[in-house]
Amino acid sequence: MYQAPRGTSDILPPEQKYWSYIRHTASSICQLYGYQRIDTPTFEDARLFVRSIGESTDIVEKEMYSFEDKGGDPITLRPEGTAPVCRAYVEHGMHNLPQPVRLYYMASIFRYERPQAGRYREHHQFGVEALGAADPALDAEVIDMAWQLYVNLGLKGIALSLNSIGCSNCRPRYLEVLKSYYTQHKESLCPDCKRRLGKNTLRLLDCKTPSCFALNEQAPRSMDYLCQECADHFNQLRNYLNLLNLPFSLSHRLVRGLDYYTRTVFEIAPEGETGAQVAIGGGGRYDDLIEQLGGKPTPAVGFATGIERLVLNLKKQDVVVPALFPLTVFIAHLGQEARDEAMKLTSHLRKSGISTIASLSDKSLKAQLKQANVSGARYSIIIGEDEVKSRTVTLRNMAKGEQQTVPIDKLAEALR
RNA sequence: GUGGGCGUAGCCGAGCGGUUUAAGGCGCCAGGUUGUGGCCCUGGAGAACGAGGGUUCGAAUCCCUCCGCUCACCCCA
Repeated sequence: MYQAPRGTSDILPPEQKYWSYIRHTASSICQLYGYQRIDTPTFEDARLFVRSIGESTDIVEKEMYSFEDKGGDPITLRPEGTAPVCRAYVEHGMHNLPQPVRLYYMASIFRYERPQAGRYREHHQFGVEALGAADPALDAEVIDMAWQLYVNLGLKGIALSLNSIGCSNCRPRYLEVLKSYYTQHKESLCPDCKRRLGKNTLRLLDCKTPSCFALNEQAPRSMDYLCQECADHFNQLRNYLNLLNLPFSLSHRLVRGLDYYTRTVFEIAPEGETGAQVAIGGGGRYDDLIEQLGGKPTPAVGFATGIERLVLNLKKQDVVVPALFPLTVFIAHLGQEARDEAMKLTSHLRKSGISTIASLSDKSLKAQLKQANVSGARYSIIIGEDEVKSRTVTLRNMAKGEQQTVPIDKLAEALR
């Protein structure tokens, strides 16, 4: 028997109301903030991701779904959403549009890793990117959107962590300081961190191994090594967040897993949750990425949130989400003539915008009404010989258990 | 890649070497008389117990291998 591949899952009808709720909430926020939807391909030239995400990140080192297509081109299933949007920005000359360009996407994301709670090989992200402005007000806007999304979804007790990791001017110096700090304490580092020390020093900061953890608390902080511009930017951002009443806590160990981030980085997670995969969303500024991808120097900022994790949290918090597509009418019929009538009536009601299903069987009325009950339809319509003769139907309100005879041409009216 | 837990009908789940030709619940189907649902009652269909091998007179129950699921680590959404 076939099964969905490891780390993937079917989103079955009973789940769909959560997905629909999230999609609607997200897109209405995007509308409010003036963001427009963009869809990019599910797969891209593999090199796009290697260049943007960084060679020595986990994603590129071991998590990409990569293959050669039949033409021999290197292809990768999208492991994150930002790089493709930047590629599209450059490819379509969006620097000619009024800046910043505000975009959002909802897309499948693929990473080859061992699945566990809240982590999958194919998952879905909703993300926004604001490209073409360095103003910290834009960082605040993006963070505000993220926050507002969670608030509007009805999630409680979420916390925002914030950091600035500097820019291409000030970061090199910070990295040197950081590297020499860890080198001094090399003996107490975990094996992973020893290995990473030369390649991706920033990432040592969020190692959770107990021995490293203590060391990380004492480590030099990027916030203390920002150049004047970055420091000003960060200060302004914090002012804006205060203006918007967005509570945040500074986290000097927050660095994010992708190489392209500059300045602002942030993460949002339910308060008090521990463990590694609790973050429901995160993002930051990536001022050098578009230039790296062959565009003009273009500062930008964005964030993404994992839809599966949102669903998980909505359920955990017992958030009530609206039901999907309630059925209005179920038609039961008795006898061939009635069945023909039901067929026509079903079509008529559907054309009038009334959701309708008719029984497919010639079973007893009892059995058909049972189906009607399970279908969740608000009304049942019963057509038998009497009704056919008199050009009427029996209209039954399922919740009240009351019914009346309605002329067939008055039916659409009676249902309003 | 590493470590732990688990694998019995569509779903949940009892059984843990011998009246098991495998409970029970949900769901599904049919009936409880004539054209009426949701509650109740009755009946029915549906599993050779993840796969393969072994131990034994006898295995869903013990052992081995594999596969799968799951949780955790690494890391991320």
